[in-house]
Amino acid sequence: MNAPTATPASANGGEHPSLTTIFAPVRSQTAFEETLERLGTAIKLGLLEPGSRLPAERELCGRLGIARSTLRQALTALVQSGHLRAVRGRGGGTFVSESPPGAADPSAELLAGWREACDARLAVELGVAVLACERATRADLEPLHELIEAMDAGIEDFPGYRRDDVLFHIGLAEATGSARLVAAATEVQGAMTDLISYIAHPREVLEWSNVQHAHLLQAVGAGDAARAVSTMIDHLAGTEHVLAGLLPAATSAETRRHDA
Amino acid sequence: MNAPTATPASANGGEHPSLTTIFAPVRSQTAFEETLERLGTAIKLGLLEPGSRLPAERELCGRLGIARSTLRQALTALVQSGHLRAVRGRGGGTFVSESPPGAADPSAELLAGWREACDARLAVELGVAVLACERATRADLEPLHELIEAMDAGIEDFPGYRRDDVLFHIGLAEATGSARLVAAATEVQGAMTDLISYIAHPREVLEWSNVQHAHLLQAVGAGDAARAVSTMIDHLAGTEHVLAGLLPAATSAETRRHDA
DNA sequence: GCTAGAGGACGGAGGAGCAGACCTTTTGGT
DNA sequence: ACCAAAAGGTCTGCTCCTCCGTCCTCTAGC
Repeated sequence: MNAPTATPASANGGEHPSLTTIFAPVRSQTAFEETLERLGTAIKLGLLEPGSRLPAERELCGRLGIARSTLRQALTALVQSGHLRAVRGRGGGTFVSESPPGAADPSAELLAGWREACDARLAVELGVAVLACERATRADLEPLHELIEAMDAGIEDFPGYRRDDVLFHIGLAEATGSARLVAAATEVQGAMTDLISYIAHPREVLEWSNVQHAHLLQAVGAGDAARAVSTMIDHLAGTEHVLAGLLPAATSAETRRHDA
Repeated sequence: MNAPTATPASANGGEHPSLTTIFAPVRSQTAFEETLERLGTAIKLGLLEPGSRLPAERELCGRLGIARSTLRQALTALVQSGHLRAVRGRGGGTFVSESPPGAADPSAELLAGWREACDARLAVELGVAVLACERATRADLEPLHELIEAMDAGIEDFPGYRRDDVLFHIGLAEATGSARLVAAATEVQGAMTDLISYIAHPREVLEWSNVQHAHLLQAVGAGDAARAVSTMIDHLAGTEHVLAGLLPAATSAETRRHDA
């Protein structure tokens, strides 16, 4: 009574592409790994400013929804890698190191998947751009103007510029009111930052980049989604072209070209 | 020697918003949960056609990178819920049920977070639209034309229409060559499908929706990113407006309006 | 000096996941 | 008619992650 219409389909090799996605490896990070990455990224991005203090362990583990011992694994690792400093005693705490260890070399996986990382960034930032046009309030955008000025002023100091750049993009994401997009924007910036720190940033490039920030903000302020989108695309393409020139065209997919 | 510049900052309550993201709960799904969701979604979306056979357990667990016992937990759950049928003996296997159990009521979390789900969909689909414009080949787009025809023909059969709709959007994602976007598109469709199945779909709406599909495909074929984006925004707004009318405006964030 | 508030260190309990062997049911081939 | 192959179904023991609770140690402020 079974003998279903069954599936000869195509013998495994020529499977429909969507199935390769469905059956792709399921890799669930451990709580420790995710915590380490979250905190590490936040530090590297400058979201946690050097010298600032993290919440006490007993409070933080509650917020993160993990056991204190698990949190401590991550903290200990970050202390050993020099990103954090632990100070004992009353009034002590865990502090972000003021002399960050130089950015690690981009990991092999990241280099191999840099195009995917850029693609993901494009998607997130476009969503942010459009939604910010609909939802951002003046109050949301004001601090972003200040960031643009700060970037203009600190154009010689690349780490500082980059930090403000990250804050700008994440700030725009916050203006959408979507927690998920904020998280995605943060993650995406984290993925890019190791790559970005390894490419040249001539003054003119940074200046132009910041002009684009201003254009973007103007478009968002005016609620002009079309302009925000095209500006964002250009803005992101800058990084991408540089990377494309430097890095091996890793995957097989991008030799494809549109033939129309 | 410590006594860092420390962080009075703002007493916890008025914390910078980005920190709430960083310190948000870290909830890593178990391998079992993720597998269950992946397979369940694929079935509900029709990516695994009714009657089709899954790879043998011993092969599938290898592909998913999990132990067979873990895989079986998920399979057993799906058998019990009626999504799958298990057939023993040589030539047997695990088959997608031909009489799917009616779509479950949208879960409470989904209803609460429907706007976030729509936001995520917007981001993913915009990224897909833009990248497809750059990268899609004629061969990628051909099957999508067929899907549009199929939707036109089957406009009276909503489940069928919806299935082709999903395949269209995922197919477009595949045309970008970005595995990550394909996965994201699949996930996003899965999140929407429960919601969508609970709203009305008058014939005219579906027809117009499919006209938008055609416009979209035309724009992508011409490599016209701006038009692809604006078409996609309109296309997605359709669903969103209907949902906004039906569902309580859950979160606090969306009472915000742009005051410019 | 004492106490409060911080990091630091164990140790045991529970559960998820893994690995591998084995059983049972069918079917296709010889 | 048989047997071997291919599938799902079962069981057991191990490992590692995570949790919880407890206690220790340091330090600043009163």
